[in-house]
Amino acid sequence: MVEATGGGDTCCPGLLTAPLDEEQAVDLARVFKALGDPVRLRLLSMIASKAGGEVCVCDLTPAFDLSQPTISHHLKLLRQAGLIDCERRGTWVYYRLLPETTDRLAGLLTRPAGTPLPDRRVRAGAVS
Amino acid sequence: MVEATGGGDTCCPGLLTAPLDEEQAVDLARVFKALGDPVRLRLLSMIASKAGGEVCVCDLTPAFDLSQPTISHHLKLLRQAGLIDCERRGTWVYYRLLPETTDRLAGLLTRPAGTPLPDRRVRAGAVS
DNA sequence: ATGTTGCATCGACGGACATCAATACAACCG
DNA sequence: CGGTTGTATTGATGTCCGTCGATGCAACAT
Repeated sequence: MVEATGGGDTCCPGLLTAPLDEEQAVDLARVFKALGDPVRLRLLSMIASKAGGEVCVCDLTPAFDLSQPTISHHLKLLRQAGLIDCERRGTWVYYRLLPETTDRLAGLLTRPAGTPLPDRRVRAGAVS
Repeated sequence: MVEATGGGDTCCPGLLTAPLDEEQAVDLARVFKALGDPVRLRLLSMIASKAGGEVCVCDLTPAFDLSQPTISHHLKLLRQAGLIDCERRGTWVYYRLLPETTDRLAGLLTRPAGTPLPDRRVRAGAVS
């Protein structure tokens, strides 16, 4: 499940151009929350940067000082967020990136070309 | 503290092209964690999408069913993540987006142009 | 069948986090 | 000066989350 709001799409408007309504915010927060952990970020980058597009769990687990159940738990969260998918092949399970989701995030964080850098006027009141 | 990118830079390599080392992961996770809450996402989008580039706290608070200290707390987390900045002008405090940070995130999530969509072939067991 | 290996789920525990009421601080106004 | 309004901080509380050991399930091997 998770699958962006059935029909809400939220394709382009962008996080930075119009206020999010609460439903969109809840949905998006789930994905960002999945990225809000160092272990999951490293897992994602290991999966995404792998040449063949796939990584076996048995190659991921030994890269961390964590128990196997913990890694499995993090992979589950990344999968539930729609960031990765997995496929069992014989004894082994292979994970791969779902680029549509990272593409969507990148789009949401990219401001439309025209947006001017906010006048950057005084930096005076820098709160210590 | 926190102070986005103390000295770690992590400028370009991209989350999806090479495995993150742990220090980079910890640093990045702090930012994504700040985005991993619906209230903070809505606050950020309200601030970022505001015409003048600035929003007064007094315009943000009434948009939520939350206490004023709670909103203030969320704004503090967004600021510590380097996503927004604030400036006091008279009685009021104005928040504005720090676009460098969202730009950095968008860049990290954007795959280098050449990256082929992982052959998407069959969704079944199809394997060599 | 029995054993073995790879991965997922379960139950528990400690620390982190979102929230609030109360309070403190800052700037204005009489 | 004291009073009022806007915002931040403090302290407490309930819930969520990361982690583990133990266990379960799937796919091979013998």
